[in-house]
Amino acid sequence: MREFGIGALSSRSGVPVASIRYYEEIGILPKAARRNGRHRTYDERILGRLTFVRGSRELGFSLKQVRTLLHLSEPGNLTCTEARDLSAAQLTTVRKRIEELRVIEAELGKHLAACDSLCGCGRAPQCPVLNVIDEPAPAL
Amino acid sequence: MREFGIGALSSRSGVPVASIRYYEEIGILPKAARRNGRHRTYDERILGRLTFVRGSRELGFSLKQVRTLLHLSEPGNLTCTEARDLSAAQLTTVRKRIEELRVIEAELGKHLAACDSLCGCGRAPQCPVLNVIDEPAPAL
DNA sequence: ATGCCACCTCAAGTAACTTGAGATGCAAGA
DNA sequence: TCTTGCATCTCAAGTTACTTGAGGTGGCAT
Repeated sequence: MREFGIGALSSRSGVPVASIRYYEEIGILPKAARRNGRHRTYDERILGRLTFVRGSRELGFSLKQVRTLLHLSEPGNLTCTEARDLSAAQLTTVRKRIEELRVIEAELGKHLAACDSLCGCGRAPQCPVLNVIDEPAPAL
Repeated sequence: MREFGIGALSSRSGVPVASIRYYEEIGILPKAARRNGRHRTYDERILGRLTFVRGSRELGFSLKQVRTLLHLSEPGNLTCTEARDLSAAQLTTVRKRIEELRVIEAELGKHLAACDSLCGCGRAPQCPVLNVIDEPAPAL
């Protein structure tokens, strides 16, 4: 199997070198073999695991959740139900966050529109952006 | 003016006690006066500032940005344009984040649907949730 | 031989708080 | 009066997920 260094792994996976080392340190990735006792060496197999980690992170899973997912995906711990539940929970979280951001978006848009039409001023006391933020925040 | 303690300020503002102390420590809030040289004492005026901070944080501004906003809102530094620009930038950020989350939402939903219809298995190799995550992540 | 880049380790910094330990003030009930 | 208990205090460390920096080595190309 062809081997390669951490730089190649980084560019092939899109994960920064420092993050790869960090993942190894906290046990998300196994301890890498060393060439000459110093440089980390990898083969193709690591790529799958690292890509899985990256994909999960981009889906919004925490590293703790990723750990669970990795565990579940190992042969022997094959309870897909748990993975499904994790994903369902994640979907709920994501949807809630989207709703929150929509509220924020609307608020900001409103303030900006008000600012552009009423203000154009250079004076804070009349500036809707500053004043409206200063209201009791809506319950999220 | 009626005075009250940090607990009352916390419940009236919805900001945890520890966070209020933290804000004071990093200069977002001024050093509070002390009753008996120990207990922090506040009056109504602090409520506005703290509510402003909370509102800004809920709009997604970082504490660094909040600092700027607070500075801009003080009499004398009245350049509403800068506040407007900050808000516009923030709106852009928020919209981008919503888009990212929509992609994630769609992905997760797809995986779950596939899992429910095809899987119901108890086997990881066939589980779409685990397998599909393992694809190269889409560019966000 | 000499650059130079990729790689190494270890420590500290980042954001925005939260948590915990151990001490003290103050007010109400027995 | 004593005691119990809560609110408060300070200071330190923990959290998440990395990033940044300093100072040093390996190996290849010129």
